[in-house]
Amino acid sequence: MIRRIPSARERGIPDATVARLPVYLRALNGLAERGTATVSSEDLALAAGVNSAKLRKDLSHLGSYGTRGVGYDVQYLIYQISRELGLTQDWAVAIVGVGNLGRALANYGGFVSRGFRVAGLLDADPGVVGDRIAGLVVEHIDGLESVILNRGVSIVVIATPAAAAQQVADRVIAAGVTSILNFAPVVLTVPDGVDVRKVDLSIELQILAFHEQRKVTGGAMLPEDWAGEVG
Amino acid sequence: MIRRIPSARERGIPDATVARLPVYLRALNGLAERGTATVSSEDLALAAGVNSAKLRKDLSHLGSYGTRGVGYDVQYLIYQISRELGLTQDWAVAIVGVGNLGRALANYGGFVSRGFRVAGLLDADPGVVGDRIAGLVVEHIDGLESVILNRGVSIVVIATPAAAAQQVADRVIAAGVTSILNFAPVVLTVPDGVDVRKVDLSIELQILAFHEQRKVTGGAMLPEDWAGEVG
DNA sequence: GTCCCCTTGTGAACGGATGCACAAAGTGGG
DNA sequence: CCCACTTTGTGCATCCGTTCACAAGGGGAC
Repeated sequence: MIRRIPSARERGIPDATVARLPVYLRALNGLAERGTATVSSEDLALAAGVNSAKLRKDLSHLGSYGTRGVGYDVQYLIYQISRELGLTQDWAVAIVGVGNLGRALANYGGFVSRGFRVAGLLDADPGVVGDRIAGLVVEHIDGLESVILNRGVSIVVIATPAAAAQQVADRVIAAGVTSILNFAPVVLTVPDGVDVRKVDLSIELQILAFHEQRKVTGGAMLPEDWAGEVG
Repeated sequence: MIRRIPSARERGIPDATVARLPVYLRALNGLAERGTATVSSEDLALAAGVNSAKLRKDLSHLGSYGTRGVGYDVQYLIYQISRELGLTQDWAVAIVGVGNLGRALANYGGFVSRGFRVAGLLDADPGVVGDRIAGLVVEHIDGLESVILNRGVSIVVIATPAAAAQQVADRVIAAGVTSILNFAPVVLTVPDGVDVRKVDLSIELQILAFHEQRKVTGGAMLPEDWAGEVG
């Protein structure tokens, strides 16, 4: 009886690794542009800003794509990571909420260049509907479901005000979408099987402020803090 | 000899906890707006989208601010978390790069409402310099150092194209800035003691695409993937 | 073919984060 | 005052991710 050894792919790739693959991909693209043919884990790790052992372990989850004594073939590795991330196919994305942020996202070149195609811009404000942004005409939110179904949208970006985000999420999920990128400052409640990633601009600043404050006080406590320590 | 017991604050708060504090803060503000006076860890955890035990452990790092049998006083907890994060003071922020994203950030209300004041907008493009955005006039990048020094800027947001980001980082670090929020799709190289947080819009989409792809294939391998497995 | 050098891939130790389960502690009713 | 009830704060076991260190494997010189 032949028993296949479970491959890394079947056992699943750790989330932490998946989160770093796009970083490696970017570093590899930079190397490719400069004409580099092969790269060692040490050099690639440096370019990606990580530890080389971590890089090797991450890549080992995809398969054994390196050559001992030599390194990794840049083009081949780009292809393998792209395939693993699903970037070899075309993803149709709809952006809901065309305020300042929505506009910025629609114009962001980094999407298109990685297989993400903006297939629709939607907003509830009649003053915005009809505007032409990045080659697309903004449509009314009423058409959300039909845009998703007719254009094969599988990922929705929510860039609405906080108050509208949950309602939009409910609608797109009902229409079959299971991947949401949420920029609205609110915790979305979604059923199992739906992936939500959240980008919160002010949270990042708050985390920076915490560390900055620590630096200013030299990592120790401020005298005023002592008051509350005992009681 | 009096030996003080090291407080949680001195031993340092885990990074994972710090990253969640802003989320709790947002949930608490929501509760406060609806007039809630006290909240249990269970309810707050639900609103923040985390496990209640995790929430309690996180808060225990700040001190013992709850009342057993009752819960947490919403206003008091808001104050304590704000103080811990350093939000009770005013942070001057400069935004470098006033493209689509820079404009969106300048107009983003979530900054101002949390003690972050945009103290300067800078860009290298003469066509943009002089524009009025969110009540501020865009200044030329040449004045970067003087803006930082004269206006007490301690956090810099980089929203420039990738090619310019490292140079901007070098300059602001030389001017004494030690906290950077980087939106440019590039890994910044900075000396020890400088904090960089990175927000990468396309990386988030790529992570979603990975999971979306997995769903479509039912978590198993595609037949075409088998080809590469053996060789 | 053989030897040496280089780099990958991974076993193993370590450290930090998570979640359970419960003792400690405070509230309110009688 | 005492008891029953509620909820916090935390010890502990477990899991996941990181890092070290090295064996395994491939390339090139001679």
